Amino acid sequence: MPSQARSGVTVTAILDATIQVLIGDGLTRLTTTRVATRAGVSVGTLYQYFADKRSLVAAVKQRHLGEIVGVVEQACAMNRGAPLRVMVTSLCHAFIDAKIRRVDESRALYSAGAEVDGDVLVRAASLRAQQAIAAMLVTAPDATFEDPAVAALMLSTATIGPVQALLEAGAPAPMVALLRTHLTELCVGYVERIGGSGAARSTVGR
Amino acid sequence: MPSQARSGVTVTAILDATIQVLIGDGLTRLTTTRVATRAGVSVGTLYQYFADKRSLVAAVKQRHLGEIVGVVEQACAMNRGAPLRVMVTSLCHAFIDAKIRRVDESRALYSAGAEVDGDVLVRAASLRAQQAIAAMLVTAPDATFEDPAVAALMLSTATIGPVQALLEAGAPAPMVALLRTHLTELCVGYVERIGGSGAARSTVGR
Amino acid sequence: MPSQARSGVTVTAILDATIQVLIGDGLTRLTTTRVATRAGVSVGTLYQYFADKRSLVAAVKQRHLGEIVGVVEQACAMNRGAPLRVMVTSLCHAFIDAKIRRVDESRALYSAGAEVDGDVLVRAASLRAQQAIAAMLVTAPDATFEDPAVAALMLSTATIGPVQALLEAGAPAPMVALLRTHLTELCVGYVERIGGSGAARSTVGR
Amino acid sequence: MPSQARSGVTVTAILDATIQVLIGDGLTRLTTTRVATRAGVSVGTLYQYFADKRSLVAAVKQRHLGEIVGVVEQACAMNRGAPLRVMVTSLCHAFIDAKIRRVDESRALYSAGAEVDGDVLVRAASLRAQQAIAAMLVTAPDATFEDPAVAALMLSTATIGPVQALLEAGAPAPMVALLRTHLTELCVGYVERIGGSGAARSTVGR
DNA sequence: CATGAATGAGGTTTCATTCAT
DNA sequence: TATGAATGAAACCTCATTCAT
Repeated sequence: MPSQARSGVTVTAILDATIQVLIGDGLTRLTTTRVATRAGVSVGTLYQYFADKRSLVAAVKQRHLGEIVGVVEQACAMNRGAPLRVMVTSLCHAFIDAKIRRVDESRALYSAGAEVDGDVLVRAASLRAQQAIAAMLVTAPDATFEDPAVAALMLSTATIGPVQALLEAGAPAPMVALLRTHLTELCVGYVERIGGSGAARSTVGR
Repeated sequence: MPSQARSGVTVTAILDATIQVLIGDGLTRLTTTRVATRAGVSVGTLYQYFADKRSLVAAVKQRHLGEIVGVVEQACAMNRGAPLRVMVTSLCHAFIDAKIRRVDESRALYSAGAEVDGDVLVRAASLRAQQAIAAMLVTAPDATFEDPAVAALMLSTATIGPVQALLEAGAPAPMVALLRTHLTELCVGYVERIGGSGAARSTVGR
Repeated sequence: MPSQARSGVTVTAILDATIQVLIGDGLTRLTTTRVATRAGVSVGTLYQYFADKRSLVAAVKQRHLGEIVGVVEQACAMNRGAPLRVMVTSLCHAFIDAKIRRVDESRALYSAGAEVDGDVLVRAASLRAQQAIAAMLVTAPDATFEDPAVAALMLSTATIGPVQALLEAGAPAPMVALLRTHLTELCVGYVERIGGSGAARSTVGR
Repeated sequence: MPSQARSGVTVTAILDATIQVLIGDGLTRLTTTRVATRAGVSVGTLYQYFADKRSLVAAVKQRHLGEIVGVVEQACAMNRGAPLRVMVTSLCHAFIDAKIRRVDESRALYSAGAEVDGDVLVRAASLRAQQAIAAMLVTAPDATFEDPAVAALMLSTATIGPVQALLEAGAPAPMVALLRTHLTELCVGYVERIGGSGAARSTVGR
């Protein structure tokens, strides 16, 4: 099986073509032939590297989620011990940046929905992100969280909606700037309320 | 289209069957015959009420979105003039309640993704919700919003992720209770930071 | 499922077309499209009556075997109590006649080999024939068989080869006549040796 | 064709692999790649020795038939001039022994049916066997055959069925012993009736 | 000579849609 | 109006065969 030696170039071409077709035609009209043609290979070659249509789309999904989660994990690692506000701000920026870098993929996969592999892949990726976020949150010098896992869950899931609504819809630059600010406000407001120190804490207590 | 006609029973049966099939088999394996069978009618009858498969799924989508948005609009209407915190709390509760009432539909349509009608329907529904929310926000006696539309956009999109992650994944009751609290914290924290009165305001300004 | 109400005409047309294609092109080049076309229906219709290609060929096989075995059973039933020689002669004639009536089917199915359903169907049919033959043999007034089952097995299997070699190869009438005589000699010689009465018996004993 | 060449080892490995695949998967699922893999060579190498899939299977068929016929010819040669009963008994034993030695091949090729090269190879082999048998029969001191060719045809074809039914179905040793006896009885009974001397002759004449 | 990735024609099967009853 | 058999375009996938290395 060449799946081992996956001739990187060919595989990448196929994955990219898959995204293009997914964006242009949607999952239902994504045919293996169309993908192969767009990738400049034959169907046979496509099937040499991917067992079937499902695993083709799953691979695209996997690659995308992996990249995003990787960025999130990196941001979390780099901000351990930082003030809460810095943590959350960095996280939001990193997430938005990563999404911007792969808007196409995002759009494509969003349109595909959970048809492929249900949510298994998404949930796994989300979990990885949540663990990284939770691990970061507990190192905040100016905050203490009763339940860091829940906080991480909220942060990771609440950011997706706004980002999708704007980025994937093709919002213009000023709008993206606004998103950046407001998403940060959203997240900072949340963590300060539930885990924040000093003034913020007292607000919650009120 | 006689879909509006008296044979409401049949139409409802078909729509419900569509959801069942969507949940059980996903959009890709949703066939008109299967839907008809599950609904207890013949394919011919199905085509009497729906022009094609696309409009069948679109109708389900429409019905679901309409219900959710209706609930949101109602909550917004009932809370005009209320304190900001009350507004947002009510909104979150109303949204979660509505989603709980139709978890199946939510799950089904989520799995279908944007395959049908792209995002047009979703975006339209979201817009309606945002308008209702914005209209409510500006009546808050204890807050002033620079850009109520953006605030409404953030509120309506940020709530979706957490709700999906927990509700549609089949979270147990205690988790749902947690969600309720944290979602409210998330939203209240946000609006108080960007439009909130007194102390909160000054925090933002700091 | 219309498999119940199997519109006899259509099904028969499809089965006959299958045989034609089997004869003309062999199992490997038997395509469902070709069969459908030859039957004057669409592929879709074919699949409405047969789950897949395999069961299509299996149905042909089944029908053919059923007819042959039916004839054999009938011949056996009609010759109970008859003299051994009459029994065997009738059996051979009945078998040859039945085969002649369906030479095409025989040829077609022979060419298909055991590719479809292995030998299961053939073995089942053969067993039915053997039981009928054994049941007949034990009623012979002029013979006693130590092991009627084995005798029946031998008779039913030994006749196939010669019949195939001549009939299915398209032997001319005189050859067929010869076959009829010699096959009878073969079978009579055998049963008289192993179960035969009087003179024949003593021959064996000698 | 270099198939005759020195690389006999490779060719043999390929032919054996073909049989294995034929037994395990049937002709329909026999792929050149699978055969090559099982043989421990690459597809390219396979195509170096066999023009195409058809000739690959044909070669297996040929080899098998050649072996069987060879054994038969040898038995016939060795029994020229022997008493009729000895001739036929030896023939039956030789045939059964040869088949037992290659049960796998037999099964494999039976399952393949006449898909490859129709019956041409089989008929040619059968003819060679018949000629050997006929040549032997005419040397019988205690019998005279009106039509030795027909006798040979009957003997060679009638033996196949029982042997297949038992041997290829995987009959246990005692059953095989029974087969040996009964097949001999079948053949002896036949030749004595149609060509046999003395008592048997007179029976026919009656 | 050997290899095995690439090719693409073609086979099986599904399913949206129609229309005669 | 309701039915569901028939249709056939089109999708997925396989595999015999080639050819550059």
